[in-house]
Amino acid sequence: MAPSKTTYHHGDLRAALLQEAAALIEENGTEAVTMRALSERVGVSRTAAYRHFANKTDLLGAVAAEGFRELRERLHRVNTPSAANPEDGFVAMAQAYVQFAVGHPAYYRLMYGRDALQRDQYPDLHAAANAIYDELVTLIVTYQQQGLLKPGDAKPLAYVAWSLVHGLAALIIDRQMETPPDVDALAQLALHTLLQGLLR
Amino acid sequence: MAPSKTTYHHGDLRAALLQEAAALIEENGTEAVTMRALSERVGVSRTAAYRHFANKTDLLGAVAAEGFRELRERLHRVNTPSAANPEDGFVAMAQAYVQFAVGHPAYYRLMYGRDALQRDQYPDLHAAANAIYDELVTLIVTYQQQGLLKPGDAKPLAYVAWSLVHGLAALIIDRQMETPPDVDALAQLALHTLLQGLLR
DNA sequence: TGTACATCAGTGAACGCGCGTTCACTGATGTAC
DNA sequence: TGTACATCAGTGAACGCGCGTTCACTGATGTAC
Repeated sequence: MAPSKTTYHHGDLRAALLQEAAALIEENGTEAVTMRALSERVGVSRTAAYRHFANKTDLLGAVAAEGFRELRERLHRVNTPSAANPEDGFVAMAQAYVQFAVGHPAYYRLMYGRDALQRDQYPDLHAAANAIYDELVTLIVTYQQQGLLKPGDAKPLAYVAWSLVHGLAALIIDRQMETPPDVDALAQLALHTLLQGLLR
Repeated sequence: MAPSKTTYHHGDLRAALLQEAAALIEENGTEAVTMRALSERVGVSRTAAYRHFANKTDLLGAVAAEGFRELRERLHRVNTPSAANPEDGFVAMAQAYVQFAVGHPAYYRLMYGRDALQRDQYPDLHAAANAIYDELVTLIVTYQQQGLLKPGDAKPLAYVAWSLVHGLAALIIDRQMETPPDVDALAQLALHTLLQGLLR
């Protein structure tokens, strides 16, 4: 049981704020997150959040970092290089990636919406975002070591792969594509096409 | 000479608003566009803009549409399929695309930042965005007809290619990539890799 | 075990600001005769 | 060519709202003795 409701001290207000902010974002978009709406939702005074975050920007930065960690976890879970068919490994990652974005569009937009200067001021956010990239590099390097992928610098290739899945996710989310596509099939086609150039 | 300064009627206030809004976006980002700042910049009263746009959302929608038209024009200019080396055609398009985004990051973000429901209410914006996609389809179909590209449905392939360049542009703009990359080289690598799967 | 007290997490009233938009208006323009 | 008038593109004052954030405060908690 949460001891919170009756007690004066919340217990873990910080975590509650992050969680409800994420919920608010998914329900009504990031612009629906106001300190007032958020605190009301958590059941706390307007100013309580300032005990845990210097300001709203910091709070949203923490939410975004949380999102990157969640996404990375999902990628990591399917990051099981299969010697039998290397394409499967990439496709699984791509599908997990795009599914996350499609499942949490506003959240995904928030994660990628903060720009450079801000990011530099938030090392935690920066690290969380970078972990996504690392996950891709790892996959590529593994396949290269197994001789299933052309040798060479994995980093630029990881950027290319990342660009492809991010672009796919972004276009789908923002409905730039005419017909609601079969997300998994499109991810598979994209990776299949790309991998023709990567396979040994 | 512009007869504007001295006359009461502006001449072409609508065009001036769009132009200055774009300038404001590029200088300070979209959130710097307020009806007040914009009208002051154009040298007109706060409310004059409402003669030409129902509200701020409409105005920004028109700016975004203008951006898509400009981007499409640039793509069209380099859309000259070369039978000698089909890869060149794709690379040229990709580079033009990414250069536009890198050259006008805030503007590019605005163009892709509006989401679905809004887009449905703005057929002009929708059409302008779709023209980008059409440009890609055209290139693919041309190469297919020349027998330089595998035959097949060009539409999904166009989505894949679009995803790749859009993802590349977005990651670069939002500085998700560690080192400021050589944009043209990265675009070339990306397309080269992708095309291994597309070439006959 | 009981008390004193420093620390910490919350409260709630209020401030000031910038914004989009409205309203009744007025000056300029173009057209009909 | 000259005048009357409808129409259109601007003005400027004002409204109301929601927001992030501040401030002085108070209640709860944990620790030292």
